[in-house]
Amino acid sequence: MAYEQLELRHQLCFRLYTASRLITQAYEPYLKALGITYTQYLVLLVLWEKDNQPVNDIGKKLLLGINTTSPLIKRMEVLGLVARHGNDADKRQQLVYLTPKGKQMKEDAANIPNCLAKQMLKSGVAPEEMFKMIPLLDEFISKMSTKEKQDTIE
Amino acid sequence: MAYEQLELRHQLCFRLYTASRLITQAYEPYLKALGITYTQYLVLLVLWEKDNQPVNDIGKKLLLGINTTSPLIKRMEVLGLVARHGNDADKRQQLVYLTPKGKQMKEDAANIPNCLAKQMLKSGVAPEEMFKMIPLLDEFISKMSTKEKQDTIE
DNA sequence: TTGTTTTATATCGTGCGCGATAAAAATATT
DNA sequence: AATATTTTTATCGCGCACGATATAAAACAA
Repeated sequence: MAYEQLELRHQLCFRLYTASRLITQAYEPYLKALGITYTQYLVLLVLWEKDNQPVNDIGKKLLLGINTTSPLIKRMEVLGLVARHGNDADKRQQLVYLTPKGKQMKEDAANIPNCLAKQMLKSGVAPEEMFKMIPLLDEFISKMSTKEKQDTIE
Repeated sequence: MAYEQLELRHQLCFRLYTASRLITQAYEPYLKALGITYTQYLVLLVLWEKDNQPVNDIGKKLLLGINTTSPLIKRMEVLGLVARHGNDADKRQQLVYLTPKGKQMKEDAANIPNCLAKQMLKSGVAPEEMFKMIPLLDEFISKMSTKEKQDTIE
């Protein structure tokens, strides 16, 4: 058969896409209990580490554009998890900070990583195999996330 | 610091999510030239391997639900890439098949995997490192994609 | 200072993913 | 045969991701 390179089983991209969706789905029940989505959970992770950040700083840490981050934060404002205020030092910026509800949720979320680990074990996933993926993914992400996009298609 | 498990740098999930988005973004310029999206490309990969399949068979191979697959195929019908017809043997099914345009696109797409490989090389990604990910991802996907979802949250 | 460029934010439109729901056809059960 | 269950498809609503576009503020240049 010709075009072997086009077979699904040869696609790294499809594997990453599928693995990403599967693990996000695994988080879903735990996040649903908190009333948040996976992406909102990521924003909370960032803010729990450092409160009061500009919208775009949060986006950059998640490798998301402002066009994703801005409406995302807005939905989280409606949920009462965060709020924002202007920055006098730079009037373009909106500083996002956690509300008491957003801070409280950290304690409710503290067990989620452990729950996920347990669930993966239960599904038969060996943790040491998953740990092997981490440096490979980090290498890939670091190399692929350089800002300059190719402008030539060869 | 408490809650160390909640730090972004400890999250496998975030890495998979980011890596998936980055590689999909890398495909984008090549797919844009063909006028299709990444998910539509996946459907074409499936149909190029085996034409004339029920909607859900395509979805199952991509681990996508019928609620994703059905409108996806519909958009591809509008683009003139596929068409569908009822199955007399099972009147519930809609068999999806490639139009001449959809078949032709296989030749146009044949070079995409090679382009991606080149681009990753150019970005400094070592292919042998990426190959190491494949069995790990396959193991993860196979274990995590069992249909029965947990109904208990511990 | 004035003009240009860059940066930070926001909005709009489109295409996913997926939970929820519905309807029709096939299959299994009684 | 009649009923119940499962399977296949479809639709709706919502929240992303992201390209394109717009605006205001800051930084830079002439």
